[in-house]
Amino acid sequence: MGATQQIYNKLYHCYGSQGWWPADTVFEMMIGAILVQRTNWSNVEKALCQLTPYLSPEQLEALPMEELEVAIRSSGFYRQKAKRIKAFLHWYKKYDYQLAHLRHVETETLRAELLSIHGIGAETANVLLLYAFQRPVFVVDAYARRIFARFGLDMPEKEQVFRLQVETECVLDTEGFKEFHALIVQHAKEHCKMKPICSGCPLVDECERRGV
DNA sequence: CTCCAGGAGC
DNA sequence: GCTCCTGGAG
Repeated sequence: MGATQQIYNKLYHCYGSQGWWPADTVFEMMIGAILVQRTNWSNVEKALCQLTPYLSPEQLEALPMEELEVAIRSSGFYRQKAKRIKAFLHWYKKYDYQLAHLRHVETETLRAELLSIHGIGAETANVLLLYAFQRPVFVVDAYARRIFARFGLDMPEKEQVFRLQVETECVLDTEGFKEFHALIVQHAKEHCKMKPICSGCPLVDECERRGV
């Protein structure tokens, strides 16, 4: 078994099923994916709460930029994020804001389209592919890099190389990759912080920083 | 009060 | 490698 599959198994065994992403609708999930860029989830929750009356593509499209900025202020970088949300909506409108209209699009094609949207980078594209468009992709984020590096894996700097490595090695379907990302977030928050809390960590045996 | 965690674009 | 920002921790 590959090392990345081992990490998944151990995290799953320790923390159990996570049931991500936390959102009532797919559209709310999409907006959350942009808001959470370089931000903690509690700040995103406050922003989503302010956006509650506008959580449909049509209403967000109609919402003036200034009002959108005020509403999402708590998520940080609110000026860029307001533009990014509008840019995403502009793209999504080509598909009549219909998830079903994207179902037949190849994953790689869809990824390229998402990456062409101003403000959607590799990580946000993967999060959207996984949780909104139900594609089996591994989300490369700061947490995954940290956890995998401490596990002793040599980490490709390039996102695509890292992602393909995990996707090839792990036998997971879409639901499995959703769990994997959620488990990585959970583990990073509970144990594998910048300053790690190694007591009770499910990965201590393999970790390079064991006992720190 | 200062500091820190957290993606993307230029 | 710098800029964009907040809320919570220290």
